[in-house]
Amino acid sequence: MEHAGPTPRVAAALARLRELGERVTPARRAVLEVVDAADRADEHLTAEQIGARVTRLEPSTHRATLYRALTSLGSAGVLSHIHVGGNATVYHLVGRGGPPLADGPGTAASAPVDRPVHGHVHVRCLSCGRVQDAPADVLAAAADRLRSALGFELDSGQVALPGRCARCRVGRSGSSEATASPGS
Amino acid sequence: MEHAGPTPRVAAALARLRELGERVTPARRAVLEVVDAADRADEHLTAEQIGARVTRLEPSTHRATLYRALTSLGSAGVLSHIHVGGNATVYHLVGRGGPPLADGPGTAASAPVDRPVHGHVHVRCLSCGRVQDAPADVLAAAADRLRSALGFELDSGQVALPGRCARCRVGRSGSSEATASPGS
DNA sequence: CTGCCTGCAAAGGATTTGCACTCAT
DNA sequence: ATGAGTGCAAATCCTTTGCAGGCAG
Repeated sequence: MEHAGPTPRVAAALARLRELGERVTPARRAVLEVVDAADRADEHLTAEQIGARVTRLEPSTHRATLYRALTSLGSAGVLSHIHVGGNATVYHLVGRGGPPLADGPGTAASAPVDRPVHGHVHVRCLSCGRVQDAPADVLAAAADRLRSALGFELDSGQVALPGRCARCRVGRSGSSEATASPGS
Repeated sequence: MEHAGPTPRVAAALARLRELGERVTPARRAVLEVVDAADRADEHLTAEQIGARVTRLEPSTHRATLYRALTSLGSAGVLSHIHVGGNATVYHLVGRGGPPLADGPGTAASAPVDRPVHGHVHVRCLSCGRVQDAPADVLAAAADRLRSALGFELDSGQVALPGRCARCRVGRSGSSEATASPGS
């Protein structure tokens, strides 16, 4: 029951492809739909996971095609990827405004966001492997500290911070197909 | 002129291996010495880099042996590794008390270390690929924020935050052998 | 039509494993 | 001596690349 029209985000991505002269093929469309669906579930998938789902939508899609699609969609600017610890890369559509976040309760005084860090941050659950978005400013204080202490200019946005997600902290190990790489 | 005795850290690591019934072989000793030397230079090396230097110390050492050594030294608890963005893993000896850090100049008020985060953090330069240690508390504020906003329990320690190191920000692209993976 | 994108297959780099042998203990 | 650790080579895993043909535009 999901063969209705493409979601607005997928439609936008397809439109953009067109503008750039890139072609809209079933493989690319499938990749976008799979990634969009995952995004909607607050998850980000690895090439392998995307491949599995794409194959389900478009059985004829070959591995190589998947990688090439991920690459072209990436340079087309409709898809973005981040490297998560443990040798895996996850993808997500670009253009997510800001993650759903209200300022935390009384978490001490958060550093004054003098110069907001660009891009958004990602966090990855060590239990289920799920990767979610986090507010871009969570690293503002860290950025200041690193700059003053080490002279290091933080450029977050390509890695995911490890930890335990709310879902997994509750009880069940959640996840139904995550590639979770718990151990080392 | 560097064939004096092993540094205390290497000696300690070797001693620990013994305690655990693990054997001390030239390959393992070489790996420890190479990693220790790098640590002393505030750098962390990849398996490939370690391999290159180990081969220089112990020419007979085979690739497979290197990986097995890294693995056993890891489970022996004398070596630790972290995944840096871009599919690379760097190693360092365990047991470093706290990174050499003085409070920076006048870069606004550094976050008061209310509840120190365990383990230490790593930062990786996108220009030269160098990985350095950073004070463990740089992520304290981020941890609080993630907990209150997403219910996510941060567990830093396995990934390196990307950015530009002081050395590279100065001028020259520094580095003489780093595996730096600049681009995406 | 024209050429971008796809499928297939084989290449490539990084890490791992089976096996017999050597050396640390 | 005795088996953990090693060297070598082949096997795996994941991703990329060369080609010829098919479909989008």
